[in-house]
Amino acid sequence: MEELEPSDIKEEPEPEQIKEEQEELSISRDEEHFSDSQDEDESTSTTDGETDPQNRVQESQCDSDVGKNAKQTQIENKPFTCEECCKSFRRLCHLKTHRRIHTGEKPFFCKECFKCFRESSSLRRHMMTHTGERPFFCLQCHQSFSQISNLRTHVRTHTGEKPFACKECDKSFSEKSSLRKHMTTHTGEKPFACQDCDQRFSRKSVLRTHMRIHTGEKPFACKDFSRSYNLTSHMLTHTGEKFYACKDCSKEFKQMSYLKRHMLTHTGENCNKSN
DNA sequence: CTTATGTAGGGAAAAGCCCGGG
DNA sequence: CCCCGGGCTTTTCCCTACATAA
Ligand SMILES: [Zn+2]
Ligand SMILES: [Zn+2]
Ligand SMILES: [Zn+2]
Ligand SMILES: [Zn+2]
Ligand SMILES: [Zn+2]
Repeated sequence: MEELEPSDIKEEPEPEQIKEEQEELSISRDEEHFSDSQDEDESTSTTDGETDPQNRVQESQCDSDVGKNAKQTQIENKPFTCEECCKSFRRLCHLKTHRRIHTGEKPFFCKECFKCFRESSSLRRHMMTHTGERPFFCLQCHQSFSQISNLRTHVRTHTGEKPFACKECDKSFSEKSSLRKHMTTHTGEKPFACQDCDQRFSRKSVLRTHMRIHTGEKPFACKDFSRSYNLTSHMLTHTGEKFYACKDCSKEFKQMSYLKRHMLTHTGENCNKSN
């Protein structure tokens, strides 16, 4: 699991970390262009403000809210204040940990995959991805999770709870990130531009898929596709519809093109040298 | 009609960050 | 102090039903 992207691992040698993003930046198939300060996949181009990267300003003073923050500190009894961002903490050791955000320091690293973390507990939690430990279980569907908060989110898929409501329309969503994605349908923002044609997309992952058009990557170019599905028609009595069933997992699709796309999910080795 | 592709929601995995007990 | 675990938040990604253009 967890295939290495070409560009991960790299720890920013740059002093000026570009928003600390790595991830492949090379969506377009050649060149390097695309330094893309745009964020990841589905993104609200971020409220600027905090942790802002790159250029100038480097406001080390937290001007505006100094008074407010000081007051806050008073009230909450948080005597230790970060000089970079003016956040305050009750304990010095927490401030020390916090400061690593600004220094970029990540003292804990995984011996398995060499990823680095700012906190020891983050590393410990990360190790579960290697051990496969998933201690939390959904009572309704028995699915397991490595983090209890992910389980809690998952449970909403059973309860139907949708705490995140759009202000622009009457839709609601079970996850905040879903609402964020939805908002792009109102704003029309499409931060991800294809470098090889002039289309733009609202999500990075969609651009990635789109690039298959330019790279020519075909789901089944290397395989006898006809052997990878069953044509079933068990619904014939009602609708006359046919279904294309995946031979690997027996899911059914109304269109063969859906199945082709689906087959990408268990593609893998068998696309090697066989014809 | 079929197929390929864009759209958009559902949802999972993993990490970021903060906090308090010991 | 540190270590550690709990917990909320955020980021990133995958999957696929549906609409539509070719
Ligand atoms: Zn700070
Ligand atoms: Zn690792
Ligand atoms: Zn469940
Ligand atoms: Zn809306
Ligand atoms: Zn393109």
